[in-house]
Amino acid sequence: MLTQAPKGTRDMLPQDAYLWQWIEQKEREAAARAGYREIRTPVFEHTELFLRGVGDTTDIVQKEMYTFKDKGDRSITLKPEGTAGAVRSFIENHMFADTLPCKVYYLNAPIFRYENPQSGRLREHHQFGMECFGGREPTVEAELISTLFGFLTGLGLQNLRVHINSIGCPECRPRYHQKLKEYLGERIHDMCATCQERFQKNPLRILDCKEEKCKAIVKDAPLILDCLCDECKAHFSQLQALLSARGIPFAIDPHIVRGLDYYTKTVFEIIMQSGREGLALCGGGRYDGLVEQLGGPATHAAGFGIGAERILMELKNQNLLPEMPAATDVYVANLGADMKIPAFTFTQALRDHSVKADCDLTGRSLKAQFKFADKIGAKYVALIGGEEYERGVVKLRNMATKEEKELPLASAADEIASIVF
RNA sequence: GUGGGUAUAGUUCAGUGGUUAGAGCGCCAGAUUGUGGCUCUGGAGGUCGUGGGUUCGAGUCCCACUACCCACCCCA
Repeated sequence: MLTQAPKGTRDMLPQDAYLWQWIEQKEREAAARAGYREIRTPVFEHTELFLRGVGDTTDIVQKEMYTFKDKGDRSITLKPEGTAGAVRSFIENHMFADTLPCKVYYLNAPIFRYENPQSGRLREHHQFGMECFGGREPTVEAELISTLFGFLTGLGLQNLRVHINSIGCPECRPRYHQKLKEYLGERIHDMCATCQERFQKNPLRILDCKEEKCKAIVKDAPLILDCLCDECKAHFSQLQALLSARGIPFAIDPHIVRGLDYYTKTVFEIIMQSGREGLALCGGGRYDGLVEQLGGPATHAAGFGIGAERILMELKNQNLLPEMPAATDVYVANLGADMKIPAFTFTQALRDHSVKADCDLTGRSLKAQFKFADKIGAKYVALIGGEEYERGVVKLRNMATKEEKELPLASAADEIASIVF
C-alpha cells in the first residue's frame, strides 16, 4: 500500500518522460502557430464551478469527481475537465475587457476522474486543450479542428476520423426536445432507467444510449440537424465548407451529443480508427452560453481537450514514437585513485562546454567503467589515466569505431565539444 | 458502479497438496592486474500481493481485501 501508487495513476519514469517533453513541444508549436498562448490554471477549483459549468446531470459531476472539504470547510474538486477552469480565469481576470478574441491553450493539464481504469483510461490523465473566447464565426471551430488535425497528422498519425455535429442553441434545442419527446411518447417506458431520467433532464442524451432496446427505439427518431434554427443551420454548413476547403476529411455524426452540458451548436470528436477502435482521442465544441452562465458577460467561445495518454498510446500502436536520446555523450573514465579529481574537473569542464558528460560515481574498475559507458550509450569515452595525465593529454575513444586519439588536456574540452556537436 | 482474468526474484514466466521455491533476461564481479558489445565462470537478489481458513503439511485448495489487465457504463 505504502509503496503503491493510487489506483489509476502512473509514474512518468525517465523512459516515458522524454516522450512527454517531445509531445509537449509539438503541442506548443501547433498552438503557437495558430496564435494561442499558454494559460495555467489551478489543479483544483471550487466544486460549484463544475456543478454549474459542466452540468449537474452529467456522469462526470454525478459520479466521477474527486471532491473534498478543505480545512477551511470549502468544497474543493480536482479538475475533471479543462474548460471550466479556463472560463473561470477568463472571467476573474477580466480578459473579456481586452481585445477579443482571446485564444489560450493548456499543456497536458492533469485531469482527475474517479472511474474504473482500463486500456486508455486512468484516474489521473493529462489533456492538451485550446480555448477561444470572443469568436462567433464558424472559423473558430474550423481553426481548432485544423490545428488539431495538423498537429496529429504532423506526428505521423494515420486513419484519423473527424466527426462533427450540431446540437443547436437555446433557440432551437427546446423545439427539438419537444419533438423528440413527442416521437418517444409512450415508448419511453420501454427504455432503460437512465434514459427515463434523461427524458426529464436532458433528452438529447437519449440518442447517445448504448442499450440495444434504446438504440432500436431511437433509430428513427427525428434528428436535431433537421430542427436547427436558420442561424445554427447556416453556422453548421459554413463550418463544413471551411473544413472541406482545407481538405480535412470529416463525417457528420448526428449521434454525437457530448457528455458535458455546456455545448451549443458545434460538437466534434476525433476517433481512433486503429488499435482501440472507436475510442475518442479528442472532444470539443462551441459553448456560447458558458461564460455568461458562470457570471461573465455573454461571450462566444469554443474549444477542445485531447488526452495526451491516448495520443501516446495511438502513436505507440502505429510505431511512431521517437527513441530515447542517450543521457550522456562523453563518459569520462578514470584510472588510478589520484585521477579521480582530474576526471571530475574534466567532466565539469565538458559540461561547461554544453557537452552531456558523465563520470564514475561508484568506484568501478576501468573495465567496468567502459562497460557502463557502453550501456548508457555514450558515443565517446575520455580516459583520464595516470600515464596520459603526466604527459598532459586525454585519450579519447570513439566507442563505435574504436578509434583512439590523444588531445592536449588544456584544450581537450573545447575540442571534444566541437567533435560532439 | 457491474462483469471476466491475473498476482511467485529487478523483469518475463515455470513450479502434480509433500526435502532447502527454479529458469531466461537484467544486475554485480571475475576470465594474469590500462579498454565496452560476443563468450565462459561465479555471485547477489524471494515475508510466493495482504489477511484469514481447510489440512499432519499450502506457492499450490477455499474465502475476503487490495492492486493490475480487459470489457460494460461513461469519457480524453
